[in-house]
Amino acid sequence: MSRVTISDVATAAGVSKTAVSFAFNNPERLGHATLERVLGVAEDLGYTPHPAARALSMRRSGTIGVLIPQRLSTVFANPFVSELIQGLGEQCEEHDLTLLLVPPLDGSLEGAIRQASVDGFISIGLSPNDRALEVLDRIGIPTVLVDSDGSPGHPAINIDDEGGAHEAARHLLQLGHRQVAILVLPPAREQVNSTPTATRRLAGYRRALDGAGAPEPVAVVAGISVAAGARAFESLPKGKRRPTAVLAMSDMAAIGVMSAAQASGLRVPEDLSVVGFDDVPASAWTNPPLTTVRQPIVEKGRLAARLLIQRMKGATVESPPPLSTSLVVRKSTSRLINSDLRNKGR
Amino acid sequence: MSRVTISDVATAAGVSKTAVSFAFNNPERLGHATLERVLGVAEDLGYTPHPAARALSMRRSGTIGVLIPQRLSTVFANPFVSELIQGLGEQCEEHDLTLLLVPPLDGSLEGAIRQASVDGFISIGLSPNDRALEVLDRIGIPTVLVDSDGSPGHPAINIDDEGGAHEAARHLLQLGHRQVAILVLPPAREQVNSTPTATRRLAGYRRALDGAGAPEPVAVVAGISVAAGARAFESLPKGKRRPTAVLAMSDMAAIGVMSAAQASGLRVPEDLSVVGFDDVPASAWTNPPLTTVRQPIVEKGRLAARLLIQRMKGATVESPPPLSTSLVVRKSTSRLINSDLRNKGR
DNA sequence: CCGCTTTAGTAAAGCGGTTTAGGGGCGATC
DNA sequence: GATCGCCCCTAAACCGCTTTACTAAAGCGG
Repeated sequence: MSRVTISDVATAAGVSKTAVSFAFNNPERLGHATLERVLGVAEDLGYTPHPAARALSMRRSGTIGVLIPQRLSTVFANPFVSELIQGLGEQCEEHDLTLLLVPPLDGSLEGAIRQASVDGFISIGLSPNDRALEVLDRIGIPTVLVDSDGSPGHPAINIDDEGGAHEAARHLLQLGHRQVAILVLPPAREQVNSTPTATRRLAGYRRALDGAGAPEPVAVVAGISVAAGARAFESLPKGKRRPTAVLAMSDMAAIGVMSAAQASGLRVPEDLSVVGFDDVPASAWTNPPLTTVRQPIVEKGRLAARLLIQRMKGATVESPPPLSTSLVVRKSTSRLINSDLRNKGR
Repeated sequence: MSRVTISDVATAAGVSKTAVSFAFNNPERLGHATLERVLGVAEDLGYTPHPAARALSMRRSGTIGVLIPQRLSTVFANPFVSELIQGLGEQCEEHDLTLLLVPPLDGSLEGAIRQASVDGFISIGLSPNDRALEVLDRIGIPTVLVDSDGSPGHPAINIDDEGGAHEAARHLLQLGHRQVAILVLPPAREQVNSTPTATRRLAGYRRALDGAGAPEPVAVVAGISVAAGARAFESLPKGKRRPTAVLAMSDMAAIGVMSAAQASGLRVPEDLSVVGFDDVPASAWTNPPLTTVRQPIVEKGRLAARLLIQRMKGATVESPPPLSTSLVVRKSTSRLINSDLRNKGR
């Protein structure tokens, strides 16, 4: 009762394996009568070509891999990936491709890469000196990087992280904030120090804050989860050096900060302004709705997939210019109410 | 400059292909000296076994497929899947498996199933008479159903939809609501009328509402997206028959209803109570925080994967009892303030 | 009726691995 | 000194499909 193979169909229909193969992949090479017969027999027997055999023979598997830098449970806690997959998926469906999620197996992303039977890879947030990249071009699978630094061999899709971050920080400055805390993105993988994305955003924040009469901002590393954001809030300085605003690099972390702040009795934005990064859909429904830097995530996925598919067809493609970001001002930021001044006024 | 194959390594190391294969899969069958040498040469040449060839030969691909009933862009708009994947992923990583997302290709889920080189399938929300199921057991790939009706051949993971729904409806009744609208889940796939899940939840709502002195509830089909929820709100009866509460079958739809209601000047929960279903993380941060029926989504994924892996090992497994749900009362529901009574009081 | 092009179908060689059955060498056993 | 067993290693079959020749028959103009 094992699987029906092409030979079974061939003998049942009284033709060669070749004929059966042609019936499916090259129907015009068969006479009308035999074509019908073969297809009929195949249907009756419930024949389905074995995907692995097909992939081996055709040198193409019809799937593209998504390199997930961390455990699925941590990465999928951030709606960012969901959005990205929506973009990737749209293109995949259009080109009859399926999507393979490739997280580190047994702690090793390299190992997982080798195992994966794919025609191309999309990597998320890989740092440019990650060893996984070596493996990738050693086995010569076309790859498109998302949120990394591009290299000659690998086109990269990026957004204007620096600009977006700069705009966010300036927004806070304009509202009068000077005591600002930065929630830094954690490294995508254990080995590296920090993602290119985090580096660029930090640079953007700094460029705005430096020389704006603001004291050196406190920087706290926070994961991209709500819980991590909440923990980060707890570790913020209290008392005199308490920040009046926080820049979060991820909406999830920002939401965590808001929750924790509110739980501790602070009001957002009156006592603490919070700005996120990404503009995931949930940011619009939070309480208060989150001020954040919008990036076109779905579009990013779409673009990445499109480029990868081109590469898979043999084209050489360049990294496109960074996608632009925009500040979405909602209700989680407000003008600083200087409590010191108010106190003096009494 | 094509790929390095096992033969390349074999000749370079002066051994047979078998020896190279053993070096990787059966190292104890080789002498220490040759083992080292082969491994060394392989490393130098950058050899990586071809996954498809391996899969063909070993009859196992090391990946499990997730059958997505609709386009990725619509399915991944609901955090439910993200949560589910977290659960699936945890088990996959533990067993060195990768996860293949299989949406309908060219409109056909059956076709996509055939293409997929996987060792097992997890299906989401398939109705028991879906043609995809036939294909599945014709090619004899072990499958575990999530949110479907189980059948002898296919174990199914479910929650107590009926009970959860009943509890939600009773909650509204206890708060005094009688004019209740139900947002019905749309069918998972075009062909079928409605998912088993939707049917069971509806039954739960009905059992509570029937004979509770409530008029026949209005039922509106709403997608699982926020936008669909908003649209559903618009199509609710106005005026005298305006519902004072809505039961949503999905948190996303519930959030859509809240937004739309608030946008139209209604207050939640004072003017309209809303209850969701699922308790996705975002429900806790909405404004107001959403009252909803909690189901253990991550656990569901974990369990499904665990069962599937057992099946893949040859064990026959039964459908486990439905996972239990619980009502999480937050701030989107409140006691009915009967405006008619209030008017009379004047 | 003959040579030439199409047409319809096939045999066999891959694709790149794994695995079974077995062979050569060599020290230990009797 | 023949025999046995053990340790290493290999030849060859196989996994299930695609594809490149190639052949036999049919069609066709002259």
